[in-house]
Amino acid sequence: MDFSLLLTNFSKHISLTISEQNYVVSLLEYKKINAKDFFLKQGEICNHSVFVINGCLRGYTIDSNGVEHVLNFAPADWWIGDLYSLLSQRPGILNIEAMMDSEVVLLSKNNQEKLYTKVPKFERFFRIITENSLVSFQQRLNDNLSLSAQERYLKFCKTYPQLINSIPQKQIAAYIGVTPEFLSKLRAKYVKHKSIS
Amino acid sequence: MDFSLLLTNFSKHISLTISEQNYVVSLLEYKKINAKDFFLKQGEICNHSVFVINGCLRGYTIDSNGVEHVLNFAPADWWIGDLYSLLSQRPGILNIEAMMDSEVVLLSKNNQEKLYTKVPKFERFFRIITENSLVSFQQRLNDNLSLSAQERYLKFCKTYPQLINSIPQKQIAAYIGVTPEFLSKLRAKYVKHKSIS
DNA sequence: CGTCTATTTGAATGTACTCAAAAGCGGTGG
DNA sequence: CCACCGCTTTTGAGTACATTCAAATAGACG
Repeated sequence: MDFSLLLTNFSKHISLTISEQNYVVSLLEYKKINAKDFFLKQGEICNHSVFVINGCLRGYTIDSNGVEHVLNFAPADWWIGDLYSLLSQRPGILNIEAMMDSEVVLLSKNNQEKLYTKVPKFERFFRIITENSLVSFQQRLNDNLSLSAQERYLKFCKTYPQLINSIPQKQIAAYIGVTPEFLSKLRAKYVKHKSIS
Repeated sequence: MDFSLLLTNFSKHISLTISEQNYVVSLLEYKKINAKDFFLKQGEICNHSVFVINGCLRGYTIDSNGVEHVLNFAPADWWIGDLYSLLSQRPGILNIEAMMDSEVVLLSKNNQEKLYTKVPKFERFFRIITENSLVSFQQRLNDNLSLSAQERYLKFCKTYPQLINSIPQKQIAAYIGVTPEFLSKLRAKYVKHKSIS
């Protein structure tokens, strides 16, 4: 139950007094999620923002053909949640699953709103991280519109070097938007040119 | 120079006193942009958030093959800007162009920060619209990962019925992520099955 | 060790792209 | 007002990128 990573995360964008820190901590829940367990399944209403202390979660959808598409990975020090469902309080389409044993901090929607009222600085904090998240989604969409599968894979490797060797390749495929078979072929081709360490 | 549409836009998420309204109006600039004129070109640093009063702008990138990709359309009552560049104050990759004669309101980065300081409610306002924007980008990315071109086109028609007959088809193609030729063929096929009014 | 899942490989297929040419459409100037 | 010009849209043929399906191999975990 160590909230220091989260407090440090807050401090990147806002500064909190000790009593504000204590207050926000009082609104949090700590949770362990075992590998392959779900934090949220499609069709459920998302009631919490999740901050990852360690481990890694993934948010993904399943399309009408049963194919999975990864919307985001959340390694340590990242936030995740089904924002659509959290905001609208309607059933979402996102599945959120632990990819390995993970520890997370939960902030319920109610407590988040209390926080906004009592410590308005948090409006600023969540504005900023939402803005940053929006920028990355815009860039990722642009990549999907303008880059080939090969290029998207290479960009993924650059952007998430820590994930490449710690998550199954099929998840990377589901993130960059190709079939696992095709990603395998891409890598095979690439190895022929530049050998991979 | 009628800011009422914008004030109404604010009032969807926060309520402002008359003096707060006057204050925010004092920070705004009014501008006309003629069809095909640019508000921003790639490589420039974005210094303003833009609110569209009437007309329609589009934000697009140009990839290494010279192909355009539309990131967003901004009809009346929408915000647009190069958020990456605005936040980082670095040269952006977005071109923002008026698709028809348009009237817009500009809020400079500096004034936006003044606004946050003097009227903290605006932290809330921009948090909320950024959250909503993030939700749509997530959905759109998911659509690009999970739907066929045909399905993306039909979804576009449902989502932006007002745009279909008022913007060139090639812009829709650049938004859903296909070539104009292919979109034309999709429509031709579709017409054979269900006649379009 | 055995089972289950992930990855690789190959052949056939399909979706979407490229290039080229023709037709349509809208605006502008003579 | 009409003719022309430029741009958009359509159409077709050939091609390329990525998928599907199937089978073999490799790896991970109990």
